[in-house]
Amino acid sequence: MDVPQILAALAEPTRLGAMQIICDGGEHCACELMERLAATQSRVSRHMGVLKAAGLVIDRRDAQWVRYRLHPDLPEGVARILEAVVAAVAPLSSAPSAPPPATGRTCA
Amino acid sequence: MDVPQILAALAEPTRLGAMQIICDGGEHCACELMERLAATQSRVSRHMGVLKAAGLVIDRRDAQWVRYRLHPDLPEGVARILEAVVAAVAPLSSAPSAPPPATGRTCA
DNA sequence: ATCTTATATGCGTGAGAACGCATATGCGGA
DNA sequence: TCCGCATATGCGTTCTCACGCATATAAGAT
Repeated sequence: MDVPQILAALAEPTRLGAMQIICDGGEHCACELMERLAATQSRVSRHMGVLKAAGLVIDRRDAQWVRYRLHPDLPEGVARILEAVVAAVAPLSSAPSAPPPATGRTCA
Repeated sequence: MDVPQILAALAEPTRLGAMQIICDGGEHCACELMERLAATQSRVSRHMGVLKAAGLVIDRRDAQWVRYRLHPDLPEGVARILEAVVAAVAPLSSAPSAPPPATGRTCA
């Protein structure tokens, strides 16, 4: 459990946004994250790689796409950090910029 | 309350160490931090500047030295993050490398 | 087999972080 | 006033990070 690494992973705005999305407990494919974070494919892919390296998320290949979700067994301490961080940010972005309006996309 | 800035401030090992020390609630002068963190004067000064800029600590000039302490009124969310982070790190460094053996220094 | 969609990655670039060294500033004491 | 200790800061250097672009890989559909 490398705390500095975890904090560094969470310190980047796009990654923090990704964690907010992912902390709903569900699975989210990269394309969904691209839309909701307004980030390019390359950016999302690399950022998710950092979060994965930090042990915060895991990914699962599902056909042509990759679904990310919270790491199933986060160490106690990490889970607490994550909760605190997401809680601290959430109130600010209470109105999601892109609330899946018609997410009847391909990967949903 | 800039969460990414706060996380970035905490993500650096030396600064994280400083916050662990400072989270005891007391005041700590730069020279004490230098010893306990095994860091040069320049390094400590700058790192504390970053923590101050992030709103985590405040400083107070006391004669020739400067005493740092936790920011007296941290926003709820920030306080929670800090608690979680310090708690997550503490168990690892339960045995402080330099437990003020004979801290009968000049600034104590 | 080929094409298309989704995702990962090599490469080069620009920006920012951290550091050491030297120097400036603040403050008490002689 | 001059000196010494504690702390801050300018400067140049090195290292890392985030990014875009182009390309590689994976998997389904035709």
